[in-house]
Amino acid sequence: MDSTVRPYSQVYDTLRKVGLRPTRQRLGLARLLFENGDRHVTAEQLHAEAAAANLRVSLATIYNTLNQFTGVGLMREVVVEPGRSYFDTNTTDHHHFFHEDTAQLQDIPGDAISVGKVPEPPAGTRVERVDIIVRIRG
Amino acid sequence: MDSTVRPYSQVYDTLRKVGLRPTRQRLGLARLLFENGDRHVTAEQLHAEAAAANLRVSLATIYNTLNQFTGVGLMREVVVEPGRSYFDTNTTDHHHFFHEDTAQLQDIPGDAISVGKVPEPPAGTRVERVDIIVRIRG
DNA sequence: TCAACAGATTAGAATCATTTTAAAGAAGAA
DNA sequence: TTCTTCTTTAAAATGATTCTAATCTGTTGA
Repeated sequence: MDSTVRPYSQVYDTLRKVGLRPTRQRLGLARLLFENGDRHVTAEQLHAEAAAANLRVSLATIYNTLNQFTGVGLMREVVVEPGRSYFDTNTTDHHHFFHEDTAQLQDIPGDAISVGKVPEPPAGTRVERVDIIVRIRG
Repeated sequence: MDSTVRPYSQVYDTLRKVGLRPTRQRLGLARLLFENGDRHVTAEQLHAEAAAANLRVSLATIYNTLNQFTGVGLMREVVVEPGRSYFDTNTTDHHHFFHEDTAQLQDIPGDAISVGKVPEPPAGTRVERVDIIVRIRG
């Protein structure tokens, strides 16, 4: 459990658990994503960050990896802007502030906001998820 | 006030009011959008619809027009899917169901849903708007 | 240990929605 | 009518994302 001695063991186990081969790229990206608290990243941002961390990963792999992590439930996709996708490492039930000026996402703690009345979904449908975006400006 | 005699007068006045020249294209699109109840359209959809109605408009103009209408407050943009924008003719305070299967948007009447606790925005920011998307499946 | 296979990565091309460009066309004022 | 300004348009450009086909790497079983 000593991360200075076995720095990759946690993300390694995580990847095994979800059935993704722990490759160099996935391990590196997983560390960037999951060992720095809750994060909201775009593909481009993560790509730049990987480069800065000396991790050589193609943009295609960044996209593959973000989609795979999202597919297995390690991340969530948040849609707030046309033409750009954000990925969130916090998969617990929560909502978001979106800073319109800086295009930054920020978690709203799960209990700081709630839906008053949940409306009845149309006949024959079920609610999959409720997303609340509070758009703010500086 | 007789729309069979002066079919364009309403949208004509609307365009004048917001300071947009009532051109053939804008008049035609405004009629499609505002004379058929509350609507949610993508640029492509509106383009197809215009063609079906024998209104010759380029896709660039569709985009220009939707953005202008949104800019002057005649419509609202709704972001629910990465890579596609929806425009809503209903500008009153309300939220949306999004059918994940069919990619259709549907209004939730303003009083059928509400935010319980509105969270305090981060220091130095103000709330611009709150968007709730209830994602549903068939 | 290592061969062999399935799965992963990659550069580059392709795609899709949207915006820009620059040229030609139409609306409004005088 | 004429001039000016705003619009429209086809076509090119852009930007994010996905696909393709070739190469590479983990994993497994002998």
